[in-house]
Amino acid sequence: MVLNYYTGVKDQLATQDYIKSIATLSLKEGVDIVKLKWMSSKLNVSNAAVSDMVKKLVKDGLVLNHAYKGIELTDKGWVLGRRLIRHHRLWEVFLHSTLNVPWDEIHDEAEHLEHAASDALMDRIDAHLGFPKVDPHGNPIPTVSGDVNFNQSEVPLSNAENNTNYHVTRFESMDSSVLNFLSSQGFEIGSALQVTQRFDFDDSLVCELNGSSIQLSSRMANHIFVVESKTMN
Amino acid sequence: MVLNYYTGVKDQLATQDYIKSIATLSLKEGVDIVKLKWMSSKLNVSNAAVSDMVKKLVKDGLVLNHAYKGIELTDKGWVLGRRLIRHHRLWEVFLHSTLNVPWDEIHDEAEHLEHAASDALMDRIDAHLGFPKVDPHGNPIPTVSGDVNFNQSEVPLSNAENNTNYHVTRFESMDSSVLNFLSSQGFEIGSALQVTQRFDFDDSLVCELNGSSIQLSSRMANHIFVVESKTMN
DNA sequence: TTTTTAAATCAAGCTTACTTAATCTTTTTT
DNA sequence: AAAAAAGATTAAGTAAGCTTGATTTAAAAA
Repeated sequence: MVLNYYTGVKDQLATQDYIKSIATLSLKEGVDIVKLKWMSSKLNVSNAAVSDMVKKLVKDGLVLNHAYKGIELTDKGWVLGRRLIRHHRLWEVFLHSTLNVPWDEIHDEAEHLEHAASDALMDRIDAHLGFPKVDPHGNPIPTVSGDVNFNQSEVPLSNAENNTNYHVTRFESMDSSVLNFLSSQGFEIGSALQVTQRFDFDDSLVCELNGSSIQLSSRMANHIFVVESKTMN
Repeated sequence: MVLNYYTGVKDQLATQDYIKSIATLSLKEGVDIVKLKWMSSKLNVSNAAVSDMVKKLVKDGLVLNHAYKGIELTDKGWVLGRRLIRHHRLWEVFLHSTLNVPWDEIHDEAEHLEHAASDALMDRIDAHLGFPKVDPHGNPIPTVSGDVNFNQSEVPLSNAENNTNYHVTRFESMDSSVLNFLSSQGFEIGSALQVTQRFDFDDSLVCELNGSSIQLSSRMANHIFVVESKTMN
């Protein structure tokens, strides 16, 4: 609420949150079209509010509405969306590596900062950090020109083969309590592990990490991404 | 617009800007009671908007309204006000010393960041910076407990004695173009100078700084603060 | 002291981004 | 294929923070 504060910033902030949510959901689910229901759940507002806002975003040329089917970002929408994801993830790196903010607190703090900094400032922070490729959760940081480089060979832990060496590359959209738990179990980006057992009963699995066995639910295993280790296999 | 975004954040941001403005004006003018007109000018809104908002701030226990005379922060209002000033000035130091953002750009950038960071984060930044006492313009940074330590012996340059050694301690509430100009003339915090001439004609003065003579208007000289140098006098 | 001017307040109205409730449309289940 | 459930849309209404214009009060000038 500063800047051109009284000429539409509330509005701009809402727009930003909606666009970033669409972009995030789209990348995470691997689809172009995002359901309004996903949005209302993520943003904690009513379906009606999303439906209303979508009209505005369409008018602004940021979104396409496929009536009753879902919404899709336009090219212009993607530019904004990737910019916001970039800001968010750069702040996460900064908070973690420069200020030592605990791993599970950085997301919420970055959520606020991402709206407050100019592009120029984010570029300075980027340089200050040595142009990191991923954030502390392993998520790729879009470049200024908007490229997002996912690690092509990464797979969810749930798809990893038994008794094969992997290491962790990414923790996908987890809330702070889960991150905190994983952290306490020794999970970090780069942690080496093997899947040793799987249970058809509930699709859970057991993995070996730092010499101890840890059981993970199917859902957890779906959100931990790994790549096969080249060495020592 | 994140966090409890949809439960009153617009509101909170407006409140913050109003409270910080009252605190800043009160400190700068050296008075307890602030005119609504000053507020409307500073915030670029109508008098009616300020009058409206004052009602709300009174209801929240942050402000006292002396009808038609002006407004005054309560103790609770001062706590919030000093906190916001602290955040703002800490961001300024951070932007300047850690990220090398030019002197004349830091104010506007900090204006946005000050609303986005938690107290805990600001404390981390404070520690990271080595607990600075003043911001890059020489303004004192309130402590966590809210003390503001102005340099008691500083005087506006307009009150300095001729042909006496002083050094700059503070540049008071100047916009970026003025700061930019002063910077280009060699003015910094700590710069040594002497007043060599005064003109009754327009109350301007000439000072000697780094071997060159610079003329300053009365208004400029009122906003540059100096202390007499102990050494070499 | 009276008049003039400046500032504060009140009144009415606007926009944004929400809400709930009712109504469609699509998808899923039987 | 029909019925039920879930999701999207519309309609009506709310609160915050602004606007302009009219009115009241205080301060400054005559």
